[in-house]
Amino acid sequence: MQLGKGVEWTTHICTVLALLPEGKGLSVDALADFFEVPSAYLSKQMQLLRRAGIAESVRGKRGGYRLATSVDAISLLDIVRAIEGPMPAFRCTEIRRNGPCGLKPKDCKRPCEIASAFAKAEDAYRQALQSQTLAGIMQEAATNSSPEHVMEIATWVQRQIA
Amino acid sequence: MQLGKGVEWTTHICTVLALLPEGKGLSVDALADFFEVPSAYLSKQMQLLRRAGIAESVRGKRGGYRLATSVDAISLLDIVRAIEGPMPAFRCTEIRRNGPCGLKPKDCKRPCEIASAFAKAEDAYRQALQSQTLAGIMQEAATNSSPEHVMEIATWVQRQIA
DNA sequence: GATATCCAGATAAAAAATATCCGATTAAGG
DNA sequence: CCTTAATCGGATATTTTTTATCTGGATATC
Repeated sequence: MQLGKGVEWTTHICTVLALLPEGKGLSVDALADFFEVPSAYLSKQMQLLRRAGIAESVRGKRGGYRLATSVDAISLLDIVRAIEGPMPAFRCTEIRRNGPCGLKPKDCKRPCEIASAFAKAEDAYRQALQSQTLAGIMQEAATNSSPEHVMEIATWVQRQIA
Repeated sequence: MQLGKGVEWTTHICTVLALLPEGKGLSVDALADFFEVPSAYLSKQMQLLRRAGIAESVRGKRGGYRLATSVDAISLLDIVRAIEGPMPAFRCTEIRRNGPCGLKPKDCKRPCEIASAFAKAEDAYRQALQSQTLAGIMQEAATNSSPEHVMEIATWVQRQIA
C-alpha cells in the first residue's frame, strides 16, 4: 500500500508556489529543476492539481502554475485526493457472496463488517490528513529551518519570475 | 494507494478459522474453495499470516491452518502488517536535498515537515486498525447475519474436519 | 508405501505506476 | 505577423508491483 510519488512532489511544490507574488506563476520545467524530478511526468501531476482546484495554470509565454487558493484552505487530503483519486485503500470484492456458503445479493444490502471496519480506519486517516493544511506545514518548516535556506529559496523564486 | 487482495481474503478467512474446534485445521484448498480464490496464491498469503504469528500450520495429511491465538488478540493492524509489511504508505524520497536549493545531509537530521505530517495521519490509521479486533468484527457479523447463514458455515466447517 | 498437506523458491502473467513524446492551443514580445 | 515559451490532452513506452502458477522437497497420516 503506497502513495504515488506525485503526492510527495506536489506537496513540496505547493509550499514553493505559496511563495509566489500575486499574479505570477512558475513553469513545470522550473519546478522540475528545483526538485530534480522528471518534467514530463510532473506535468501530469500538476494537471491533476489543477483539475482538483488546488492550482491554476496560465498558458503561453511567461505562463505557469500558481496556487488557486490560500494555503490555509489546502489540506493534505485535498492533495492526496487530487493525485490518487477517491478510491479507498481497502478493496471489498464481496467474497462473502462466493463459494458454497455464499450469500445471495439480497442478503448483502448492508456492507460487510470487514469492509466497514476498514472504512472506519480510512476515515480516521482522511480526517488526520484533512486537519493538516499547507499553512500549518509551512509554519512548522519556517520555524525548523535556517533563515539562510528560506532566503535561498525566496531568491530562487524571484529569479524565476524576473 | 491500495491494499492487496490478500488483506481481504485473509481477514475473512480468519473469521472462519475462528470457528474451528481445538486442535483442528483447514487446508488451503478448502479455504480457497470456500471463498473461490486461487489456491496457490492464497497459500502464499497464509504463509505470511503464519510468519506473523497470527496463524499456525500443521503439515502432512489432515493438516492445515488454524489461528495461533484468540480472536480478541488479533487486530486488523496485525493482519495488514502481516500481509502488506511494515512500510509506510507515504514514501519520502528526501527531495528537499535535490536541486539548486537542496539541503545538505547535515541539515536533514530531523524528518521533513511533510513526511512528518503524513506519518501522523498514518499513525491515526494504524491506531484505528489496531483498535478493531477479529472478536469485535465477528460479534457484529453475528448480530447482523441470519442464524441460517451462521449454521450453514458451521456445518461446512464440520464437514471439512470430519 | 500412497496420499495429502505445507513450504520455499522460481517463474510467468497481469495490472499499475512511472515516464516520455507529440501535436494542438494559447499568450507574450519583437 | 511570426517566433518563442508555455500548458493541454492523448498516445505510447518502460519499469515496478501485484497477482498467479508451477515445481520439487519435507512431513505427517493412513
